[in-house]
Amino acid sequence: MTDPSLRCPILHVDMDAFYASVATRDRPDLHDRPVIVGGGSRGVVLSASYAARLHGVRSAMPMTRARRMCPHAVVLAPDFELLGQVSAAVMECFRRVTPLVEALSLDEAFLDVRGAARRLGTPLEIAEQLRATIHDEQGITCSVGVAAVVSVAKLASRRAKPDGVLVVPPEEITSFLHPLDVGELWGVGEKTRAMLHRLGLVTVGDVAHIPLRTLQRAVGAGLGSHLHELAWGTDRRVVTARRGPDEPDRSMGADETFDRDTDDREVVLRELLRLSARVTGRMRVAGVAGRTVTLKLRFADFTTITRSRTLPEGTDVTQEVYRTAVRLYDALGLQRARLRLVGVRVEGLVPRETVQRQLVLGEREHGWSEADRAVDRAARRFGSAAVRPASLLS
DNA sequence: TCTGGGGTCCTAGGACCC
DNA sequence: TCTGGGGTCCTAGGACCC
Repeated sequence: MTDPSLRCPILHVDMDAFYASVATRDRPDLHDRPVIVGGGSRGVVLSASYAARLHGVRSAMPMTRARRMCPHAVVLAPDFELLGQVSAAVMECFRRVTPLVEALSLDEAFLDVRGAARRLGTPLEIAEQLRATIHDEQGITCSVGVAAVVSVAKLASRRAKPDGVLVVPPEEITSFLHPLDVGELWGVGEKTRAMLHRLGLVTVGDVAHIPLRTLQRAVGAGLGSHLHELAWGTDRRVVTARRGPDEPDRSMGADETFDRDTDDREVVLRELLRLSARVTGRMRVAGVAGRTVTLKLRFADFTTITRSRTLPEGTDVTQEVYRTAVRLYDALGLQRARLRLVGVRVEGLVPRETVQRQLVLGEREHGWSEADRAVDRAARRFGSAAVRPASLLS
């Protein structure tokens, strides 16, 4: 019998309930219990065990609602250090199969196994080997979608969950895709789904069969042709092992939701300083600088605005980012507006050594830059909690 | 006590330059 | 007196992903 995966070199591997599985893998007492991994009082569900999902708990649901739905659930905080370690080990396991590994997040990746056939077998056999290895080495399960097209493999892994494999051969792509709700497509979220439904386009098949021009008039040229390709499983996206040291992130940012909404300028500025320090600290570790500073504010009614300013030169200096954020904040002239969240992001990142500091700024900024490096050194020796700007000492 | 925190990409208008 | 286009940069917002 021929293996249906023979013309399906793309694997999408997705850990099952990753955060919850990692949190409970050394806790046999919790294995069949509803477990929710999530943040603090105003947080959302990051991951729910399958026992918790039986009660309707889902990722991204407010924690308050999740607790109401499942009062006896065990609630755990995420351990990002551990999650990062498990993720790195899993990705390493993928790279033993092929160098063409594209990590999408901590817990999922595309693999192009075209070159591994001679060594390891068919894509389906490789998928099963990977699942067994990850289970043995990491004590967690995963699901794998196998297809000839990236976007189809992605949907197939979801259908395979939990702890399964689904192969969608080329001749079965349309019969697999077309009955699905349009909201299942990768890139179609709540808003686009609602818009398509309003147009009478409910299933992927509906989107596939509407004339491209009509679709483009309704949703725009770019999204229209993209949706058409997704609906026919003809997108040409390839698996690229990327984001090496030579390709930095495009932006870095940090934001924080207050425990309670605030209209106190002092509280806001203190938070902006802490966020600026966090972001620029990460930038210095990564060796990047950026020119555009963006301030993000979310008000009590959840409306969100951004204000940005592009500097003449890239920077990784805490005080420079902080001062820019404060200027943007003050320029808004808010009068007792209650803020729920503030954020700071630096965009347009480039390797730091490509930045030419202007001489005119050199004198003043040099001092702050030196201060940052001293803080970084101290943080490495004593931990980041030991070193912080004086105004953050309470 | 509804709604986190980290990102990416796209669109659209205005400024500015040629 | 009447109004071209193309390209790039900047800003703001929004959709989406995990």
